[in-house]
Amino acid sequence: MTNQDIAKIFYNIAEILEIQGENPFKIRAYIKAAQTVESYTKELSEAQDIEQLKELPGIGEKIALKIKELVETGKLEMYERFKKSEVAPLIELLQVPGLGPKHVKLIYDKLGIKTIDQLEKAAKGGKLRNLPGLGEKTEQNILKGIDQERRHKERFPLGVILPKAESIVSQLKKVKEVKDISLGGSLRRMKETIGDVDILVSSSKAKIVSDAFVKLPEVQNILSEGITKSSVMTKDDFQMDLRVVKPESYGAALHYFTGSKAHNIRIRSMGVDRGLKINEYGVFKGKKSIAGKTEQEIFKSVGLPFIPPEIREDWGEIEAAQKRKLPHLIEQKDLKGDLHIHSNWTDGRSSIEDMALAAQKMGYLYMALCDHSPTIGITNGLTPERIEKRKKEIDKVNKILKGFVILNGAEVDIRSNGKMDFEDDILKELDIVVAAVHTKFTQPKDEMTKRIIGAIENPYVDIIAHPTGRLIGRRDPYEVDMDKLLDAAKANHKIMELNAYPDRLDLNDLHCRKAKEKGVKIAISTDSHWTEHLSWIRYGIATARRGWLEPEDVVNTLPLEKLLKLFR
DNA sequence: GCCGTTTTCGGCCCGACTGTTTTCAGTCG
Repeated sequence: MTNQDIAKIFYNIAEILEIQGENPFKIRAYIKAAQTVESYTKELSEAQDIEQLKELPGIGEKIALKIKELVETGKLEMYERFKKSEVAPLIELLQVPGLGPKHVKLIYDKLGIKTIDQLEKAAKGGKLRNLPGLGEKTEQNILKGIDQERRHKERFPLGVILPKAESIVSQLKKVKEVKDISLGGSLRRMKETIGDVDILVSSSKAKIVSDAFVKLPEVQNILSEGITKSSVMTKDDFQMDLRVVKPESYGAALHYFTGSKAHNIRIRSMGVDRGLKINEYGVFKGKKSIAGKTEQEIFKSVGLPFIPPEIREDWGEIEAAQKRKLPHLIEQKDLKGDLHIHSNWTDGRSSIEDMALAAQKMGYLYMALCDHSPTIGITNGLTPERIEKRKKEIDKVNKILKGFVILNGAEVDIRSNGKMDFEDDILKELDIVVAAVHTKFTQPKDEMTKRIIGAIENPYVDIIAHPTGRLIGRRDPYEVDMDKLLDAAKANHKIMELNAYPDRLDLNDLHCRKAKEKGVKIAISTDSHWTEHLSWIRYGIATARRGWLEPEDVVNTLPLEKLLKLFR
């Protein structure tokens, strides 16, 4: 029973309670508990007692007992009973946008509808429009919602959405009535996947901006259109929401629309404690606005310094800010090199020289050339002979380059038995060895853990690449005991990679935070297979920031001499 | 169901838009 499993159960309970029309604050309590559990860096299954659990935010006596029951028995009696209840199947219907618990319950009570298919049939047959409080338009909207739900259940990877969203922002910037503009929501917080795009604008002419927004060429259809708030569906099938506020409210609105929801609720509660009302228009004492122009003002009004968007998750950032102990989050300019680069010697598209020149253009002082080992045949993996030849090429390019060094490295496959794909006598000749799993992802957890620890314990291995093997939205991470990997990395002074490839982001944010807590160093690397990929480092930096990493936690902030000392 | 430097009871963040109403409930973020 992982923390994610427990969180999922609490989310489901919250949804069932919603349909049952329970007290909204009780529902929120379950959601809050689920959020706490899923973001907690220690596994709850490791024997926590009730008192320890109650220390966690949003976990009280009753939920602590439920967690204990889940961890110890793998089941929750109350949840099992819930699942048998008449309304339990209805949570499927809540996934339809525009359809909430009240209408779900109504439609079930009056028409006995339990599934999305039944709902679709009823809506098409005009059976919904005569229910009290519903009409023809609602019926049409439900059909649209069903269509939308079916088309994209998945969230989009950050790397897919961010460039598109930035292009929209730059188009809107050209509208002269737009004073300030920013992305908001999970995109500004740089979450690894994005549900929809939030855009915030300050302007004194809201209507003109809203009109320009819904007329953008990317818009497929308009979901709602008001003076200050509009939503559209784009041709790429993601939802974009625009809010327009007056310049004096821009900071308040930006804070509000950046979220997370949990973070906002904490900030607003802190405002309430100080006799202040905080909303998207500003901070109010009675009717008088006392702040709102900038985000800094909002934080200041509740006695806090500015908190960077990436860590606004209510994962402890507010407590850290209160103690003036916020991390100095890493920035892209702190990086001195990229430690996982491919070339056309294996499956990369660019030559060694082109990769090096592009890396130098990024402002780096070094890069580690890590072409593949032989096992992965499809990549034209390096044989020992070709490693020799490649070394000569590296030496040649290094001579041409000024103020930049290519490290002679390899991305070496970790075989299923934990042995490396090159013999030690080859490994020891390399400047840097990055080890990774590329085969047999289905090994049981203890075998996979042992396999990777085998690599960590090899004296010539420096870095473990993409440690969980996941591909966002396409392949789940393989089963592995991350705590054990991190402990082994710590014991053997090995480095874990944060792979910045947009569909990997592996380690993820929570893993990074856990690694930091355990004192394990991280390498943020792009795994670039083409010069164009080097810029993906921004997604790695974003994820590192979400994981609270500071420059000293990341090895490729070091100058080359210090870095090399760290290896071996 | 959680929480507490006014509280162990009575609060719990706050507002926009839509559709169906005629002042508001439902949904969303």
